[in-house]
Amino acid sequence: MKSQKSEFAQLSLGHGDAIPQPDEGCVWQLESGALCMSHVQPDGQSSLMCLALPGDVLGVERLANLEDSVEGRAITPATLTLVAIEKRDVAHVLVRAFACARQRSADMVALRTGSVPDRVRRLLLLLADGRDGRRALNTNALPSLRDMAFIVGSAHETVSRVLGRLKSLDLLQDRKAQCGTFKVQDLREHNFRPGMTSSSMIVRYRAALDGAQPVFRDGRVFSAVEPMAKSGVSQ
Amino acid sequence: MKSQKSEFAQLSLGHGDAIPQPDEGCVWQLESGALCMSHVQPDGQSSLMCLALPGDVLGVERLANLEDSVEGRAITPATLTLVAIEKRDVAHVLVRAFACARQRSADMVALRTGSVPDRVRRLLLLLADGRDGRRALNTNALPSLRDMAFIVGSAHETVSRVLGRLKSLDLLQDRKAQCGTFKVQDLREHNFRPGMTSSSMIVRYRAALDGAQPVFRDGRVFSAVEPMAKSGVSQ
DNA sequence: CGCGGTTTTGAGTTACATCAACATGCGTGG
DNA sequence: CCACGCATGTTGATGTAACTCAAAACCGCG
Repeated sequence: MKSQKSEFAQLSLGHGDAIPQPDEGCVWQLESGALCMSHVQPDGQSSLMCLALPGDVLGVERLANLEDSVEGRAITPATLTLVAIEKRDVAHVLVRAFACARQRSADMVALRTGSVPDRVRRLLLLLADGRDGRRALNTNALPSLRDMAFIVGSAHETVSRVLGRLKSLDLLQDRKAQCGTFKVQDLREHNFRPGMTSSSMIVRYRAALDGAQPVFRDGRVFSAVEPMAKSGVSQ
Repeated sequence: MKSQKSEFAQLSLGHGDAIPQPDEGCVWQLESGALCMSHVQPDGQSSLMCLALPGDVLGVERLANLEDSVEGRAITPATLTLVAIEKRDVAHVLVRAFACARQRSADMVALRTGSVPDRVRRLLLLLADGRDGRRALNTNALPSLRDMAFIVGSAHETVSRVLGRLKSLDLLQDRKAQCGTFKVQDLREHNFRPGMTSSSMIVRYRAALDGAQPVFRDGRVFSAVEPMAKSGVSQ
């Protein structure tokens, strides 16, 4: 959009940092990283609303004179720039914010749809894709397991198991505390099989019953992925 | 808002009807009922985005020159009025639509959070509450089980069991095909117990193991509700 | 080193999906 | 009028994905 920057005010957020109110007549533009946006109810309860991804405009409430209280927390290291909005451009920014809100709403629903492995996959792809060539994960930073679990609405142990499976499938590399790089294209194309989320003992036990082949525990024969199957955001 | 109605164009939608594009320079205002709004991707896939509830403004895309394609389907009988927007009021409407989109986004996340009984409860309350004194369920119309299941992301059989339990608890009366009235206040205050979603046989079986009391099957002794417990939208 | 936070892994349990059968109501057409 | 689909809702039986609880490994950090 053609909103010009007044001063190149930059802001860096670390894991878990909250985003401050922008200056009067300004908005934030997210350059990299990802935030969790929550709606704070009048009674103090805050409920998850959506994610914010690179390219999104944040802090429009003040500009629009909404007393709506929204709070944002970084789930990966993030950088923002402060953008001053001319009076006559406010409408433009609003339109953009509106379109963004809708998109993010659909994103959230997709992140709460289907099996947990699918949801985690969608989250990772969402973080990796970005728009305008900007990606949330251009470094190898990932959200914490708890944050991811919170977003997709599951238990963090389950997310751990999913990532573990991804790692054993070599779709995810260099897994560390809040880091890891994964192969975007492979992740997008592969289809998940059920059974990724239980304790591995159970998987092996079942396999034994079936007289099947999965070794697993380092042998990584058990495949959580099958070459061709239906999947996707369909519901 | 101070947008004045040009002609009192009214529109009634039945179960499943799609909302048409508003006239040029106009928007729809939802007066009663509820719709499901979906985002249609360029590749033809349509994914659930949010609900539309009474008071919401619909069809802002054209006004804002967004080529964003959004489609709405009525999940209960709904009535809309066509509202003409003056050029100078466009910004106002946008602000309102933006705030609404955020709220609905948070709603959707809440509808995908927690146990299925909780989610169904939230859905019913959302439909019953409305804003500005307008409620989606002022008649006794309810969405179909399939629509409710789609919204909360579960199987329609499960929703059926939940409603059955609500009925047996006398929180829901006059259950028929797409109808039913329920006691809003009671529903809001009561807390659900787990175990509402399985076949009743299992419930009775478990109860028998525990040497407990539930008769259930007409005796309605088994209580899916306990007087005091934590619950709510917390996560 | 000990200490909080994150992640991993295991074992057991359960809420829910799935599959299947059946009931009910509504419209259409013979 | 009944027969017939077709959509909606109900109910049962069963399997399993994912949760819970618990314990341990790992990792920076003061």
